[in-house]
Amino acid sequence: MATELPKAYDPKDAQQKWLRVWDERGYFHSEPDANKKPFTIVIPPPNVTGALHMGHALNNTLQDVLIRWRRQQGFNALWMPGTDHAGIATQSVVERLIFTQEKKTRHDLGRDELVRRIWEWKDKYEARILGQLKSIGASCDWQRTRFTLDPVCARAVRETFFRMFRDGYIYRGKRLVNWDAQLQTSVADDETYTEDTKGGFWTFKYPVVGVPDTFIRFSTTRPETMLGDTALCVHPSDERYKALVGKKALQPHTRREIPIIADGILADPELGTGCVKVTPAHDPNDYACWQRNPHIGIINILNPDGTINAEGKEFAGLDRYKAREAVSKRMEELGFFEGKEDRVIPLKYSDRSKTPIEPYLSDQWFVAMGDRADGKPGLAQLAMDAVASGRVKFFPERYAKTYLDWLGEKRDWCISRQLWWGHRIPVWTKVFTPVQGKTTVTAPELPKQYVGVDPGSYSEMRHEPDEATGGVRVMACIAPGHDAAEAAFERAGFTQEFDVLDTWFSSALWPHSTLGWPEQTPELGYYYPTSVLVTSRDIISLWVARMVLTGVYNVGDIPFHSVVIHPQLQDAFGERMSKTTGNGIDPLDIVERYGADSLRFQMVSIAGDTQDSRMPVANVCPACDALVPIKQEHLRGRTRKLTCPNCKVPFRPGGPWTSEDPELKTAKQASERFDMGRNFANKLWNATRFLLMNLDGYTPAPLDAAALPTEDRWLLSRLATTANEVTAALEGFKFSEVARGLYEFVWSEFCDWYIEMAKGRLKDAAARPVAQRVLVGVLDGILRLVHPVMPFVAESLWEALNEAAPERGLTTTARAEANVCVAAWPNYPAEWVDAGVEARFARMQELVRGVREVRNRYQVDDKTRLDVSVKAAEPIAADFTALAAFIGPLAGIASFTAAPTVAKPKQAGTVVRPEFEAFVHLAGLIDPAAEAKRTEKQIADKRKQLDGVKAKLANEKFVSSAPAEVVQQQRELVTDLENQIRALEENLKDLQEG
RNA sequence: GGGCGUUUAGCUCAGCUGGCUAGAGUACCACAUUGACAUUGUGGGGGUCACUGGUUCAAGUCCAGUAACGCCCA
Repeated sequence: MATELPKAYDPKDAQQKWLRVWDERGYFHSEPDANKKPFTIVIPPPNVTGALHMGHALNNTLQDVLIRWRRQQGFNALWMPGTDHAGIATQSVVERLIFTQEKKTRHDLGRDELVRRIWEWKDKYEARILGQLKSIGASCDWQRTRFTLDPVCARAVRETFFRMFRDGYIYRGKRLVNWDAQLQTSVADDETYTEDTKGGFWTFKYPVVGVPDTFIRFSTTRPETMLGDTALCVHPSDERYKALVGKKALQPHTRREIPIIADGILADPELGTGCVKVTPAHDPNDYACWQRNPHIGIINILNPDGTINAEGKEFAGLDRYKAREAVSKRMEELGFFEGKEDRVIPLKYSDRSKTPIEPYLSDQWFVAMGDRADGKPGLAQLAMDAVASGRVKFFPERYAKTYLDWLGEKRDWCISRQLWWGHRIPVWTKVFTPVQGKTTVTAPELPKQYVGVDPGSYSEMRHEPDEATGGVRVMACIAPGHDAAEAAFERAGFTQEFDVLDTWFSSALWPHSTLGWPEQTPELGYYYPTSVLVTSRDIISLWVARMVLTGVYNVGDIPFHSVVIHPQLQDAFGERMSKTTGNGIDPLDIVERYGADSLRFQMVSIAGDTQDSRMPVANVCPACDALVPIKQEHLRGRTRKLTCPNCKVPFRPGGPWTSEDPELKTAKQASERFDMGRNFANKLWNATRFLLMNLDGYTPAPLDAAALPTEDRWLLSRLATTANEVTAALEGFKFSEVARGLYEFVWSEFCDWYIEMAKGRLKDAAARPVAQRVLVGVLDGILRLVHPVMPFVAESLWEALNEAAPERGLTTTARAEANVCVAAWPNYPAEWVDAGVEARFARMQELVRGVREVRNRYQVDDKTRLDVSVKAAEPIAADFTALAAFIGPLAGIASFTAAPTVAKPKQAGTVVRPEFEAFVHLAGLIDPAAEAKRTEKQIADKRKQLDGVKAKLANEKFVSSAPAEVVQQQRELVTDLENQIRALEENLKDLQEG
């Protein structure tokens, strides 16, 4: 006899054991193999800024479910893992840490030292992240782990940049960017947030030049930008200003004369004075206005650190906020100040430094996305075609629109970041200033002979006028692997760009860079295009679109066939989960408290096709382990102390704390939602435990499905249906249906009914062998089906089953695979699905439930056996009689009879159903008055329903237009209801007489 | 401002191409503890399917509008 399983499933042991075994046996490693079909997923590389949160747990669980399922189906499954360097996010985290610990800035440390420190950070968090992934069971091919800054990825980045530069897709230009004056870098739109902030709304006037005593009034929230005004703007149809358009106004601080222009897009005659100042270098709308009216000019007034530059004349050197006061004060002194009101203004902040963003004109590098005149394809169009043609499919489909809408704007992609952590832009530059006697430097003077290296190692040189010196800026991009060329250029006085590339530039290459591109590796040939990408909708434009674009551009093929967009996790208040809000849960806390299987089950259950999924979060009292629900006022560190309602001990709720509290323990976080998965794993565990305790004498033998008794055929029908449904759900990425289907079958059908029925058969020597074989064969199938979602518990039970019944099967038997992790995915015969058997079984369930209901209603002890007689038409009565051996124990029945001519006993609880009438003999137990009242209510309900159905059938239109089977169904319902009402009325009469 | 989505039991969600007497889990109530499982079993109560119109023999489901909420883009 097999060793008995412990009473409860212990996830910790299972997790430790199977992680080791899977690794030792190399199940997750994949090599190209022409004899097998590949199934490939590249992980959305988590960034090394911090540990993984629940959103990652969701994302990675879904990928693992797909990978494990396909691996079982016999695909050569590769899940490529790795992490992302996340330029600005990681650098700012490390910079902040260094500043708090050592009071040093990056400038104190220098570029090399800062980068070294960030690598240290990366090593630490990469290890932590990979550890987290492993602990939730992610079956990645760990030997292939990549990092977006490692040499393989770096090579791909350089190669891509080189090609795009060479082909003229990459250019350098001035743009208005979101400037973070604290970090002194531009930040992307998605790295900013907007917050309502107290500010002012000033009104000033400028004198109109050449028209005495005439002024033009305007308002602003940022008076300091007046220093950079290059125009005043009114609406062309605004009568008040018609006479002034074309004239000039005086900018008093700088004594510049600026034009008064008409622009219907910028100025709104209904708003304020109808006139606006135009500061193209410091406001996006004004910038757009300048592009429409380039003659007004553009003046930058800020230094990179947020102080006013020389354009601000006497205000130069002042911080922008000091300048705001000084500039306003001067206007007041000049008599040009008209008033100020306090106002709350939506202000853009940098997510990294939490300081206000300045729109700022600076030199940046761009990838051109638009269509081209030279016949080369526009990059945005390449990516749009891939989806529009259906080569790349989105699940759910609607997200294709998000993708296409965004790409359709074809906006150029700003790829430079003023950071030290990242891929440095591989462009070498030298500014040639005019030599004496000459005022310009021209292209032919660019000395290629300066650089005595292979001409193929660098791009054609570009030259652009250099504003600052009046000379020429010469630029060349050097291809990867040409250190000699780099050295030669540097000897010739060229320097490499200091900026680094946007992180998304390297993650855009992920599906092919991780496979070794630009080398034509066997991996690239075999695994590319990959099969599925699983991600969330917030990075469809930032990441998905760019992967498609670079994949088609670099490799000439799409990066993946399917894009699965899963929901985003929110807390109970509809807020997105995050560490900084304090409503995020650490997946490791869940693994520890509920087990990885539970975590995974819940993540799969949540993943339907809606956009968001709410998960109420609770604090775990550190003293008594009670769950204390999080309230909104606990978020964002607003509550420092909570008292546990259970044990009255105070604690600090989980949140974005940066250090320990000396007096209060900080709560971990959890959610009751995970109970379901934990209970489910335990249920499966105990079902197996029961089975193993009853396997004495088990002998494997093939079963003849058609010859099996009803209960077995019912189970096989349900098993085959479940397997079909689960497989179809996985194929369509309908994860929540996978979870529901498995749960329903295992718990409500296999455990609640089949195992209960098997208990009697296992005691009957004649019936025992077949019951054992069916139990073993079905459990085998269940474990295979459950494995992708709950691999640890499945593997543990598989091992136990292998020990007790190594050879097993349903229609054929064979020795089972060593691990369920590599066990074949089930595919049962279609003819097992048997609607007739399921209907008969459902009728029996109805009878059993009816008897139980009567028992409960009269609170008859479970141990008390009841006598039950059933009145039903012949075939049905015979069916019940055949199943009597099960009905008895299931419903706690002493004597059971079923026949068309059953007499109604006095004092019985009755169960009236369309196809039968059951009498539960309760002489002395029932309360006739109460039973009569209940029966009256039932009669009333049925009559009401009957009236409804009759009315429907009386409607000529219904009978003529509804499908025949619907009409027929309603007619049968009338008969059923009438029969039931008649039966109930007879019962009522008896009760009243009794 | 544009787009996408959500609104069904106290809570979290199913309900697919209209045919229900609207489901599950959880919470709640009652009963049950020596043979798989209290991480359990059995049964029960609980819903004007956000609102207003429309299409249809028939609307939770389709259409239009309104409201609230969430996300993305500007």
